Amino acid sequence: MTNYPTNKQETLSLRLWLQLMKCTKTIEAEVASQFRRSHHQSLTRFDLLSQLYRIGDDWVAIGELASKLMASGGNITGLLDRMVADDLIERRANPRDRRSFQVRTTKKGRDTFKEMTNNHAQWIEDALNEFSQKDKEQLIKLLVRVRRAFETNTLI
Amino acid sequence: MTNYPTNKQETLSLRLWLQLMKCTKTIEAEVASQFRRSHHQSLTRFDLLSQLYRIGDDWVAIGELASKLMASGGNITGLLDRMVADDLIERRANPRDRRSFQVRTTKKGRDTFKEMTNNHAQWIEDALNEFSQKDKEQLIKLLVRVRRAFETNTLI
DNA sequence: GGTATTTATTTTATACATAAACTATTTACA
DNA sequence: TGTAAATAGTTTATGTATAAAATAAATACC
Repeated sequence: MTNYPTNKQETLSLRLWLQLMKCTKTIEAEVASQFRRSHHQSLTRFDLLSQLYRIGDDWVAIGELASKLMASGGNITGLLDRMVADDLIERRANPRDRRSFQVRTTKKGRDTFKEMTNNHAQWIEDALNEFSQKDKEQLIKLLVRVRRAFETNTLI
Repeated sequence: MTNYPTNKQETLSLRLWLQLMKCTKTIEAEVASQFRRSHHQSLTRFDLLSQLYRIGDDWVAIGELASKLMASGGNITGLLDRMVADDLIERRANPRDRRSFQVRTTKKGRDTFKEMTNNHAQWIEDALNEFSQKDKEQLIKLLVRVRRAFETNTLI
């Protein structure tokens, strides 16, 4: 979280970025701690399982997974090692390319993900139930625009 | 980033949370990489220096700093160790309480922070210049509300 | 004054993250 | 065909993060 000094020169853009970070960090800390307490799993692992769920029951190349998670190579290797050790994921050599490896969820991984998902959805729903549909839609729209602004900006 | 499966059952609240994470993660990755490239410093260190700047030139207790940064004790100890080694921060025993230690920025720390701040402000400004004042204000308002919703929610 | 509790911080063990160097393949193409 | 370049993933070194145990000092209270 970037706690930029709050003084008169602080622009609206900076305050926006500050609030964005504070907001995400608050929710993230809460969700991560719930996952730790209730499932002994991290938010990162949940994200990885989400991606695999999204892809389906197929084997997925490690590189593809890394790019979807915006994770570095070194990161994904270690993460998968630990998840394989915990029997959430299985890994095999790609039969068509000997440089490449593939992963998919195990039964235990799918079951864990299902439980995590249910709790997660409920937590978020409960916390945000005070917001009208209109507010949520507007916020989503603005957030997508902000992200696009940064994505295009960085290509320059 | 939580890439929650996008299917019909995905609620608006979940999509909101997903977009929030994606948006923050995108900007954070960009800003962090700019800091690394331009100053060989991390976003975390910038946040810590921001807090010290906000407090002023006084000595600050380590515990106070940790709570402002939402950082754990173990985290803050290591972070400060490395920053002391890089001469950004100085540390001393609290003269009034022998359990306690205090830190403040060095001249090099203040100079580094000043440079980082200028670049940072410019990056954010450039990326968000397409947004109207009204849009930014609205987004800030909504983000503060979301954060409050989670903060009060977690106290239950 | 002595003991229990609280407080402030560090240590330890582990997880998650990056960049850069490295290994082993595959692919491109002269 | 042979060699250069590209690609896939791991290893290494380091930084950032947590929880839980440990240390040490201050405070509370009988």
